[in-house]
Amino acid sequence: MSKIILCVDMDAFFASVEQRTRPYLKGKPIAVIGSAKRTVITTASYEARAYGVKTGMNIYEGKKVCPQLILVIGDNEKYAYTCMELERIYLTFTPDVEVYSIDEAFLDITKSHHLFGNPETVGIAIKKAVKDRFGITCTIGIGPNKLIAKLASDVQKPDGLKWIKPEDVKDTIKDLPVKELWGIGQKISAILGTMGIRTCGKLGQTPLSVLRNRFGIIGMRLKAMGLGLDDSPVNREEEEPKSIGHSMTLPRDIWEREEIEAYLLRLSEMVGRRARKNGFIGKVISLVIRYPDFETFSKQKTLNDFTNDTHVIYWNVMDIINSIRFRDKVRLLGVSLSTLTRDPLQLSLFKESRRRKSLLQTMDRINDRYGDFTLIWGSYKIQEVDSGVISPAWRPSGVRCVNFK
DNA sequence: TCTGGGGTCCTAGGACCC
DNA sequence: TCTGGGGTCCTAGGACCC
Repeated sequence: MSKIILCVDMDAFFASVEQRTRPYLKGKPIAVIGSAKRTVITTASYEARAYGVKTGMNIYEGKKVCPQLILVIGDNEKYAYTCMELERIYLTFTPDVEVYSIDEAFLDITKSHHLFGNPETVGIAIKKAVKDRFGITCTIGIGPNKLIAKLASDVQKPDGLKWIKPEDVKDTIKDLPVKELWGIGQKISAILGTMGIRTCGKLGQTPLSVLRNRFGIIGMRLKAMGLGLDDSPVNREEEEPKSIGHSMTLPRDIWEREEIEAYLLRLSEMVGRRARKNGFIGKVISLVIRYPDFETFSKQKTLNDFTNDTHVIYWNVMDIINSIRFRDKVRLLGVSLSTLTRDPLQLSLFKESRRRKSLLQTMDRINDRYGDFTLIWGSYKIQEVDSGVISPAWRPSGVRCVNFK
């Protein structure tokens, strides 16, 4: 029996929430941005999109295509709260809910839809519940798997509902450009183009051996996608994280060593604290650097022991940075911790280490209570505290919750 | 006064070991 | 006085996603 999967995708999520909670923005072209100096448009309202405002544009580009564009600094807590409440709505229809990102979820209603009627009535009911509760719209795609459900929601946006039944999959995707498929981006579609493969229909007909030769293991997945097949499950449980990282584009390009170090300490602290909060320790530490010309590179180091100690992270980042010869000023810095495992939470036998652990816990508690960076080390030199970043990839809770509150 | 930040997965070369 | 070969770990980078 074929599965029935729903993809619920909020329409211009951040912008819609802002328009709803600040009524004077309703019906206006707005763009949600971060609070940092060098920021980018995260979400544009549909009124703004009509002018050509797109995600990823900087403020000047946005204003250029739409001079009356209203810029709104995003509010993470509002979106995270809404996302959690949305999940509660979904859970009244099925226990099989995967919160894929802050504005997108997959629901497996194979076993539950008959309680409400057919899959379409479930979709209609969810749309109504979301609208009644938050006054925002979403688009729901229904299909036999996540790939097709996602596609259905993409083509029907905004405020849409589309059910692609198993028997209609082939015809629906036959003439669709491969780029429309979830997982085929700029590069792969360009390569496929040079091979004469432009539509999903053509992709599905292409012999597996041809795709395998060109794309390796991805080739198998491409072939399946061309046929509209996808066997990935709807994951109820959040998967164990593989890495925890933070990066920031600096307010201005810098080369001053002290400033760079101060930013790196702060990033190390953000990483360490998130790891501790969620009970993870990691073994690999990476540093990411971007130059003003956007050349970006990373350098990593594998430790002998697992850690989530801010200072251990920071010292190793210092080690890495000391091995680099800078060819220019620095635009972005990033720190991440990977090869994660659960912290066994056992107290170390070494006194020194135990003391340090309890010190870190105390500091974390104070910061949790009074806000970030209240308690800082003496060497902390960054004055302006700017954690006003917003990212659609966040989750409202768990490790991928980046809200430090 | 251009171009965010959070991730995952895959590749490919080299080190190292048996 | 002819360079086997498998496996794992480490590293850097790139494609893709929201």
